[in-house]
Amino acid sequence: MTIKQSITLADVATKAGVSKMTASRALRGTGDVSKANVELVRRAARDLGYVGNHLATSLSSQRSVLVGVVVPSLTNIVFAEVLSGIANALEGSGKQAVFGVSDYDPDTEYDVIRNMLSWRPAGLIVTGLEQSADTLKLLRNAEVPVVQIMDLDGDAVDACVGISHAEAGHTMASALLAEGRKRIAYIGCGLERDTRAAKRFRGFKNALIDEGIGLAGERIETGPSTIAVGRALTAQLLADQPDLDCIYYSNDDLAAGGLFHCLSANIDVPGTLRLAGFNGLDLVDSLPKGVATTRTPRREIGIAAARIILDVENGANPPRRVAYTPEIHMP
Amino acid sequence: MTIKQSITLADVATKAGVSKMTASRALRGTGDVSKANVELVRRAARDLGYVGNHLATSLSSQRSVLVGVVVPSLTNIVFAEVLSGIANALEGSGKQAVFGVSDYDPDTEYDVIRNMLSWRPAGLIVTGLEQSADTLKLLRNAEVPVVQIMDLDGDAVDACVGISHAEAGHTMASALLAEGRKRIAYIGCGLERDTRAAKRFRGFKNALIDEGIGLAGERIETGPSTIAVGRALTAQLLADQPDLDCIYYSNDDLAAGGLFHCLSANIDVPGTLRLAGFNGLDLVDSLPKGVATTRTPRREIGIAAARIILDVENGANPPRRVAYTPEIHMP
DNA sequence: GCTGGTACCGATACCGGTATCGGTACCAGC
DNA sequence: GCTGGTACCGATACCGGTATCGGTACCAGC
Repeated sequence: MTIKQSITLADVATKAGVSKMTASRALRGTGDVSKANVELVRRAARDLGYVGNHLATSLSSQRSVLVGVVVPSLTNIVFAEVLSGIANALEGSGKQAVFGVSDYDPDTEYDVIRNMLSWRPAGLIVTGLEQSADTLKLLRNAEVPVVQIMDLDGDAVDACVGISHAEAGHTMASALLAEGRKRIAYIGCGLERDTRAAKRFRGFKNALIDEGIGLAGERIETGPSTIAVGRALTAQLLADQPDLDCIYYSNDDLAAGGLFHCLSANIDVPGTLRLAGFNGLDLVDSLPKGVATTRTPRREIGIAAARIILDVENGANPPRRVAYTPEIHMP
Repeated sequence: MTIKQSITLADVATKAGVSKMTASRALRGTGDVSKANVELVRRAARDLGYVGNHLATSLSSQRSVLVGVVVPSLTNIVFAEVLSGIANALEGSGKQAVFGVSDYDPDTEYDVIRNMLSWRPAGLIVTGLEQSADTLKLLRNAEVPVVQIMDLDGDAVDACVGISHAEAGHTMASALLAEGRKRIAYIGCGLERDTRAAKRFRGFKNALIDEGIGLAGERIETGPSTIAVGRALTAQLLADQPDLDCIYYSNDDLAAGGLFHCLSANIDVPGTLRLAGFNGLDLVDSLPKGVATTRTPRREIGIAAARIILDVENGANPPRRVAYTPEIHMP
């Protein structure tokens, strides 16, 4: 799209009868400009409907107002909440978040990050600690603060904010064992791309093995983890193994689906069968019968990540690792 | 953030032993450059880790690669799906979506749109047909294609894509009446800011009045519409009016909450009480007992809006109004 | 009357690219 | 040998701002 002829600072300056430079200073409120001229310039800008050009400002001043954020999915409420936290933390700072979606695909992630870097952002927030070698190189050479979020199990390029998913899986296993569950199965989807879910699963499985119990069954599928899929997989698993007393899911959506199956099948939850998910979604709080879950501080993670970028900007020396402890909720 | 000294096209050109202009042409694949030089430039760029500068490119070429998108909320899955559709439709076009969130606040919306315009986008996609006078002025003067999405009930600044919410409410009322429901109540949240929900409500109410039935009760609250709120309001409403045989909600989340209450209270749904929501979320499909809903083509709306921007860009003359007919689902 | 400081302002260069125009080398064709 | 076309390339100006430097006017102080 060719940008239409629009009002520039030069037009404003001409109308106000001052130089471009004075108009620039007047509108930004920097430097010495007489009150009379500030008023003239402001009026001219308003009358002309002048809208500044960030492209020119950023290029000229060598300052960036953008913070690039890369998440694997937008339609997952978890990442939407992270974004929301980032946007809130950035409010009033003069910085603006730009979002990119990787669709859980490493090549797409590379492209998205490269594209973000071409806007010369003030910082980059990316999801997870696992990136392709090319992407890592890009991030290391970026010369801007990079915050990796959601995960702590691994090495960060620069800074990271999140929780340990291995630990989250382990803790849930302990809680379920403490509740007296013995025949525990697992249902998960998309572990091949969702490395954090895979880490939870490993932490969970290892905890059971350490206790000498082991996993009583598992159902792992590729593809998205939706309520409907959770329902179907639960039905399948229970058809094979009706004696289970607990199912751990890779997330709350699957667990909610599991609960809906149990409601239809008249299975007592959590009496006969305990279900457990992950995330602590609103959905789970509202379910008629409780599903255990691990609450994750999604907004807080977004806020903390944004703060790190702002702090670096302001010359402060923010922490390189912000760890949250997920909280188990077992109604 | 001061942008660190980074590799520029001049560096690449020097390393490749050609002029900036030839390097520029080589990397963009435009104009006449000898194969040998293309290879030299590409290699130099790769070796130096050159990442182009969109700021400079856009400013210089007077071409924009950004499409600004303003939605009221990110944590509402409905808008997340719209964004997802937009992002997909833009893929491969060289355009990139930038998202802004208005939080349902007209002043914030103005600021967000103004901010977007300062990036000189190729087009703007904004939610809804109701904007403040200042915002409308901004949009009209924008000199870029503006697509208003989600709603058709009103006048568009430029183009619009969506459904008629008044009609959606009306249609649902007809369907519920056709099912034999007689004592129909309404539960809604945040109608003061969600003008589309308010339009559905009016359409619904008017349809009932036309049939000489009228609304048997209503519970309208400010604030967010979550599953938990839907559950609480349903409990309250039914405590006052236990004889209702139908409740229409402003959306699916509230309706799901209503269903969860009914499950706890052992109310037969939809036998004794029919619940109806709006949106057609995955959630509803998976609920143990059906809740009626109106499916909205969210991804399609996003795709159609993005296509309009791209079409205008390409000199085509896209439709100014794309209407979808929502489909009622009544399990 | 001269000096020095303050308030205010503008000329100029520059950010990192691309559009545009024109130039050179080379070869085919007569 | 001259002409005209093609392939290829670079100089220059420019996009719309801001950083930087220096200049002028004016007044206080001695």
